[in-house]
Amino acid sequence: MKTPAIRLLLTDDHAVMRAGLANMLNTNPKFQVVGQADDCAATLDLYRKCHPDVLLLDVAMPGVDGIETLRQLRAEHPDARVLMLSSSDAEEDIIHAFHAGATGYVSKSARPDELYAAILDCHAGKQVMSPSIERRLAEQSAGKPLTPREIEVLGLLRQGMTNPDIARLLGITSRTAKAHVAAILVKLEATDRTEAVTRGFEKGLLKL
Amino acid sequence: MKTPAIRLLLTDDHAVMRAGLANMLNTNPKFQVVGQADDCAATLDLYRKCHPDVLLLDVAMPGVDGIETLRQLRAEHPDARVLMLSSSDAEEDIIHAFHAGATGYVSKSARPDELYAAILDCHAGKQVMSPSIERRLAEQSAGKPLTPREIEVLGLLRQGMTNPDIARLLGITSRTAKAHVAAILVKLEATDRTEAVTRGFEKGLLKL
DNA sequence: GGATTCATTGGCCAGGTGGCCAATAGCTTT
DNA sequence: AAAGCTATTGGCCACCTGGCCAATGAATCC
Repeated sequence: MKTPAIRLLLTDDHAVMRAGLANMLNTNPKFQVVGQADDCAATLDLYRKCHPDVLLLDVAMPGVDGIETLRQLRAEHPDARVLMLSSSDAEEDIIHAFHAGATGYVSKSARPDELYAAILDCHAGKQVMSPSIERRLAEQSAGKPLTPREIEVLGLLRQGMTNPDIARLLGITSRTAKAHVAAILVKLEATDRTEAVTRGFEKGLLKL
Repeated sequence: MKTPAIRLLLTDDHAVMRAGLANMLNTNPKFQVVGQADDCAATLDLYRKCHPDVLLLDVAMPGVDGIETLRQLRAEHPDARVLMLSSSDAEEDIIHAFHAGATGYVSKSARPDELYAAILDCHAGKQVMSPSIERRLAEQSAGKPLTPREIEVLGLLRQGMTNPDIARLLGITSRTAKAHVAAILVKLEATDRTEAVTRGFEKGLLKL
């Protein structure tokens, strides 16, 4: 071939997925997997050693997740090409990924040829999304985003805290806690705090 | 080799995972992938046509999930060998899987050789779990299980319903609804309905 | 047939909840 | 400097919540 293979680094906490991906990509002469990592530290480490053309990075990982890994990598290598791989397709993850500097975002439900195309586009520096992702983003986008404080409060709601509890923990009045909760309810279109937590999980604002 | 390859059917809604797995398994002479499916219907259909030795079945799928697929398959083929593949590792899924007749359960975080071993054991009819799964089950088992009615109520709590709402919907008194909620709180060790929903998500009782 | 579990219902009460009103101070963007 | 957003706080009120008490019929298990 005239062009050398695109050198890839894979990061995914699922060994089966990693091995499968590596096998699949290596059988395609356009690609060459030069490294595999299963967490943030290993990714940064291998990236320095291998200098891959493109990093395939899983969004969901225990410990330091893919988004944060991306952020750290980008601080070190501002022009790295990073294609995010996701199984969840939660809109929040997608938005955060691009915010953190992702070059592309592909769902694991994508067909292999969609993945190949995405890698090529990503290598060329194009912002790419798999069609399935684009659809999902279009059909029901974010609504109003929560402020950092509200996300913090949502995390406390999740733990079953009452307004007075939250107030104590944040060093504010229960009135204020109430105001935050009220804002959350409006933005997530929930009727009460319990539904708000549900929507939080559904939208990817809350994890696990 | 003296023994013929074990014939495998793969079911996973993630095309990337399917293709990767197929590639990986086919390079091992012990295995031969004879079919791939991405949902329940395709699985049942292909199973009838291929009669694989072992079915590798993903737990989490949109629409009809892996557990239900397993249930339906088992009704038709009581002696099928089915190895469940999971990314979530939620204890509920594991319990339900074995209840529905799974032969084995392996995490996608397992190393490829663990997967190979699991397939072999599964083919031999042994109940197998990947070590990582066993650990997870041991360290923090189910607590008290919810009754069907309680699970139903939990699903309504998730939608932000009040006790009177639930009562109306189920045709019971709000006193009774309250009693169910109280039982849920005790069993999930939650202080209120909001935390109960969180625990529901964490334990795999609630999906999405 | 007796034990167990499940689903059901009742009363009482202190405390938390969410809706509605309006206001101020700090920060960033323009 | 004006506009806009964020975080903060206040009062009032009908309603919902969870804890504690106890009881009954039905189905299932041993």
